[in-house]
Amino acid sequence: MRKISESTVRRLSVYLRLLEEFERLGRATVSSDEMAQRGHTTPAQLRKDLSFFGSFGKRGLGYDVAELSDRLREILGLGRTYRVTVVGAGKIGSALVQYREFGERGFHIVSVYDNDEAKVGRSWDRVDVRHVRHLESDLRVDPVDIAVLAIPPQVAQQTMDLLVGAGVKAVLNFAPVRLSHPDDVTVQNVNMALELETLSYALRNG
Amino acid sequence: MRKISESTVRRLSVYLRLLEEFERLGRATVSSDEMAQRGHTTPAQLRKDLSFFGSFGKRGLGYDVAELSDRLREILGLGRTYRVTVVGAGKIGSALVQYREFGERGFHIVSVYDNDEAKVGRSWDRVDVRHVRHLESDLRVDPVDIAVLAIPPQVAQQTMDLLVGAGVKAVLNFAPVRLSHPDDVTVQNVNMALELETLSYALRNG
DNA sequence: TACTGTGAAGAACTTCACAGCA
DNA sequence: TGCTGTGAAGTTCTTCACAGTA
Repeated sequence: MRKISESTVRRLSVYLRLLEEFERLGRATVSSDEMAQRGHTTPAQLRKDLSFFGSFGKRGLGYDVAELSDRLREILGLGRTYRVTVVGAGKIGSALVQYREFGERGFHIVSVYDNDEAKVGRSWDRVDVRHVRHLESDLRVDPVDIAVLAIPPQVAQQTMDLLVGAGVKAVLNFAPVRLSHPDDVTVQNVNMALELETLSYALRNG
Repeated sequence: MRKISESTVRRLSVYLRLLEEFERLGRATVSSDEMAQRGHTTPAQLRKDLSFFGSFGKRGLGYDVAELSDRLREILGLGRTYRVTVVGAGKIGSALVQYREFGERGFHIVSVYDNDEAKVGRSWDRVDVRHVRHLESDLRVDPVDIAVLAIPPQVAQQTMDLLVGAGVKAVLNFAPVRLSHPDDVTVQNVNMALELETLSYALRNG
C-alpha cells in the first residue's frame, strides 16, 4: 500500500469519532458533506483520505455508518487490545491512568514504573507502581505493545534506549525532548510547552 | 510578513530549546548543521525557517547562540509573561500546574475552575479552585491571555463559547473534540486518544 | 575557507471538477 | 438525481544547490 501521511491517519481517527457520534444518534448513513462539516474538514479531503484504503461508500447515498466505523477501526488497528506500560508515576502518568477514552479504545495499562521509592508499591487503579529498575526484566517476561514516557527529559533518552532494547515498537513521549530511535520504532510526541509557544506566537502575531 | 506555517513555528520552539542547551554548555556559536543534527531536522530547513524572519547568522561562522535565542524568544512572543487560567481541576489540570517548563517560560497560572463543589476551595499551588460559575465574571474583572480546557468533551463547546465571549484569544484544549471558534481565536488541541491511535495504526501497518 | 541566505526544483498535500454508479 | 471516487490542477512545504560574504 502507498505510504499514508500522518495527517491522513489523524483525520481517520477524527472521522471514527464522528461516526460513533452519528451511531449514537441512530443514523444509518451519512454523506461526506455532513461528516466534513462536523469534522471541520472538506468533503473532498474526507473522500480522498478514505480512497487510499478502498471504496466504502454508495454513490448517491453516502456511507453506511456502522460499516464505515468498523472499517476505520480495522484500518487504525483498533480491532484488538494493546498492553501499555506507563513509565513515570507523576501527574501526567496518573492523568493517563484515569483517562476514560484510553480503556474504552482497548489500550490497557498493565504496569506503572517510577524511580521514586516513595511511590513504589502504591496502587494505581489496581496496578502497583514498581521500581523502574525492574522495567527491563519485566518486559522480557511480559512484553508490552506501547510504552508511555512521562518522565523528566534528562532520563528520557536512556529509558527510550532501554525500551528499544526490550523490543518495544511504539512510544508515546511526554518528555520535552526529541528522542533518537530506530526506524522500526514509532514515537509520538506530546509537548505541552510547544503548544503553549504556538499560542504565544499567535497572540503576538495576530 | 508572509504567513508562517505552524510547522515552522513549532520548529522555532525546538530550535530555541536546543540553543538554550548549547548556552548551558557554554557554546558561543553554532552552525545550522550542528543544530539540525541535534534537532532531527535538516540544515536547509533550519536556515529557511529562520530566513522568514531575517538573517541572524554570520557566513563562515554560524549563529551567535545568545543572540539567536533572544531573537527566537522575541519572535515566539516569549519576551513577556502570560496569564493563564485552567478550567477543569482534574488530573490533567493538576499535571499542568506542576509542569516546570510552564512557569519557566512565563506562563503563569492565575486561576483554576471546576464545577465539582468537592474540589472548590482547595488550594492548588497557591491558587484556589473556584466554581466555574464565577469564570465569566472573574474574566471581566481580571482577564487572562490563555485558557486551558481540561474538562469533559460534553461541556467543552459551551465553555469555549463563554471564554470567547469574555474575550479570550488563545485556548489550549485537552478535550477530545474539535471546537468551533471565531478566526481571531487560536486553539491548540492536545488529544491523547489521537496520538495512541496513530501508534496503533503504525503497529498494525509496519 | 566555512558557512549562511535564498531562488528554483522537487515532493507532499489539498482542492477541484467531473465521470460514473446506485 | 445525488453523492462517491479519483485523476489533474493547484497550493504549500521541503530540499537542493550555489552565489555571496565574514
